[in-house]
Amino acid sequence: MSNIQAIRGMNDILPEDTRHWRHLEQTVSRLLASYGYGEIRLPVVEKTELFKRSIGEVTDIVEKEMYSFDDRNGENLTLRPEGTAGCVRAAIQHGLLGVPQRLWYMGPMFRYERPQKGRQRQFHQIGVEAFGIASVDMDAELILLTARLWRQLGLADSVELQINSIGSSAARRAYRAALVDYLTSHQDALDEDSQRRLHSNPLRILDSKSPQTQALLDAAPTMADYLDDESRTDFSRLCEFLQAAGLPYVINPRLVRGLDYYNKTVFEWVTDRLGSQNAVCAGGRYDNLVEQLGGKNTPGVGFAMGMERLVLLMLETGALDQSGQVLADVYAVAAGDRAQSTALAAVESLRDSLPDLAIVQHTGGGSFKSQLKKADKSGARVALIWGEDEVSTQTVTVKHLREGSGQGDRSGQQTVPGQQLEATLRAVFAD
RNA sequence: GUGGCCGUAGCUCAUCAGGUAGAGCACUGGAUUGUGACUCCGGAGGUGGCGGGUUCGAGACCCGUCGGCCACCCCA
Repeated sequence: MSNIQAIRGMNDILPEDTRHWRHLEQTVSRLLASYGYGEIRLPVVEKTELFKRSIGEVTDIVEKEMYSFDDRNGENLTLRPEGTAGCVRAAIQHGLLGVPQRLWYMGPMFRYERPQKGRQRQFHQIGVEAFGIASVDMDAELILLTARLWRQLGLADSVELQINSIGSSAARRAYRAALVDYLTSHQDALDEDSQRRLHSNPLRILDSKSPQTQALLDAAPTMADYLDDESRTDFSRLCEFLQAAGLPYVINPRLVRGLDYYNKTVFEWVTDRLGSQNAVCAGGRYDNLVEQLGGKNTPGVGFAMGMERLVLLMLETGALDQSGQVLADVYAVAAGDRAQSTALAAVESLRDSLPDLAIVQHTGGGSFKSQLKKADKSGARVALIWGEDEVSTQTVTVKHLREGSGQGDRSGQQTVPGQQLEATLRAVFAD
């Protein structure tokens, strides 16, 4: 194929899908506004160093999934693989952290991975971050907010909330040692990937998909036993909050997150309807990240949701209207040169008086018949017709194209004086 | 990075022991010199992803490559 194609894993989103995306975006932004979150818009490119310092040097994302390149001045930059790092950077840089901050953002992220269902190289996330509040009621707020979002999107029955606490970094270190200890003594029973992770990232063995590894883990030490007191009480407090709010959840003691900066609360909303990519929204607390990136010690909690996955899930579960989309309410047709200029002017003034109607003016010529054909295809309820007769009598024909749009008009069309066009259309679209 | 399946018209897919392609939908013209949807008739549209090989001959077989899908890894 000699034609230039899009980069692998970077997809165009076509009009039939953008309407679904817009539905998601509008729902989310309204919801976040109602909770008092402010939108922040961040660059897509940051210094590579930012991601290395926040996500963690030895994570897969940093080791092999980043789109990095040298700028013309020799500086190494990276297309953001996630949003939190940039958000924290911006919050520090602009001095937003003196008071609690609730922020959200939306946009493309980039990871060099093999594309598959629900995963592409350029994907889109909506991220929400809350800074400056160390108590778990903040964690609860975020989780309740997401639950409300699923209800509004019609996804409440398709997702399940999993929560866990991974404790302080000291607790995690102690637990990691115990886990490595245990697994090392059973090394032969571990699958190949997990053996590798035993040295690189042992906590990730916990969510291995290998059945025998999972079986081995049944007898392994659990994170809960190693939690520091504060993490333990915070976690049970979180559970209380969720219970009080009537929000069902599952404690998944093997839930860990892939990014290094998390501590204490971690959570994930999962679904079984998207193939093997089961997480649609995930996040947790990151109380050390701000300081780690050079800011004043400031606690943080946040999450990100994958927009592709949410749209997919909504399509999958029938939560979206998939009927053919209608781009026009009214389609204007003109036969003859004189009629064309009359129609063009009339339609322009209609747009002044009826700004909420989508009026498509036929362009590109063609026979009268073919123009009407286009009118029908457009999905418009009515066609406006200007021909020789109409022009000479200063009228316009309003033709009803759909069942039930005729206001009891059996003939299917009526010719009205030009001045009455606006009123006629108002009546047609009154509902 | 690894593995499986797949790449034929704009879309969904056929065909055939290897003898250079067809349907439906969509598009378009007409039946109706100013009236859409239904119906009928006609038309356009493919160097069969790309490159190489086997063969008298390949869309069909082989190799490579690119792309797609799914899974592993990892993650939203």
